[in-house]
Amino acid sequence: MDIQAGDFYSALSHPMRLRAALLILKMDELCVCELTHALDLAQPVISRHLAQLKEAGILLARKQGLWVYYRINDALPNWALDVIQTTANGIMDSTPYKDDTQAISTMSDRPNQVCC
Amino acid sequence: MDIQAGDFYSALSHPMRLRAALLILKMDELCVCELTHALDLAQPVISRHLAQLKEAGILLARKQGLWVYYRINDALPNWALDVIQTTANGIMDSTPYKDDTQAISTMSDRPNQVCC
DNA sequence: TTGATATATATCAAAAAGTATATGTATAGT
DNA sequence: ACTATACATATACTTTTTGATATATATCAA
Repeated sequence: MDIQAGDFYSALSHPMRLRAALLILKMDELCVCELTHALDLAQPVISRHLAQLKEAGILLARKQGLWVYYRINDALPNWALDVIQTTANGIMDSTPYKDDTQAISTMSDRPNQVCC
Repeated sequence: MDIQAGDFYSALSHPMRLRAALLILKMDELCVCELTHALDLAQPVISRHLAQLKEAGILLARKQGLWVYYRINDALPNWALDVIQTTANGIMDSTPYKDDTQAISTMSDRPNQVCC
């Protein structure tokens, strides 16, 4: 996997993209509607941010039925995976990141269960 | 030290700011004219980038005579220091970062020796 | 105090990134 | 085939960031 460090940092430089990436790392895999719910963003907005993270090589998308699931691209170079994991370890217990996790956990009708 | 993760990533999201930060990490301390030389940027441009890194809490400045020396702020939270160090370990051997180091090493008249 | 050097800041135009909104596409159920 | 849902993309508009340039400040030496 060849990613430019500049692109990597640019992709994570938007607060919502950072939150999305860290939340996806923590939950392993999330679909667009779950992220829309957790981050309280309009669907086209989150879609575009996810597209940017995917274009930077940070996320992979998997389509399943109506849903598209995003996850961290584990083919990223180790330094990049380390950076994301280290950031998560450092800040996931603080606001707003911990609330995002909470929002996912308490989301009433997640797909694979019912839908969104 | 309280830094917002978003500000941290934003500060490093510009290619020149990332190069400057990694170069400063490697060389411990560099003045503006050394960075201007190594990164081949106009002085006001590098000054502004350095000001942004300082404002984000990533760099500290120390004035000595005519020169201002910048260094990594070691009061950053550990996750942030780890992230920078991990990135450096991962990419400093590749272009353009290795060339920046080379440019500093071969710079003919660095201050503390003669001046710039 | 004059001049030279190093750095910072201000201003403005250009470029990039962001948001909101509308629309398009794909899938699944009826 | 029709409808609803999930997601992506295009468009127009606004805001932010960046780069060039000019100018200001600070330090030191003559």
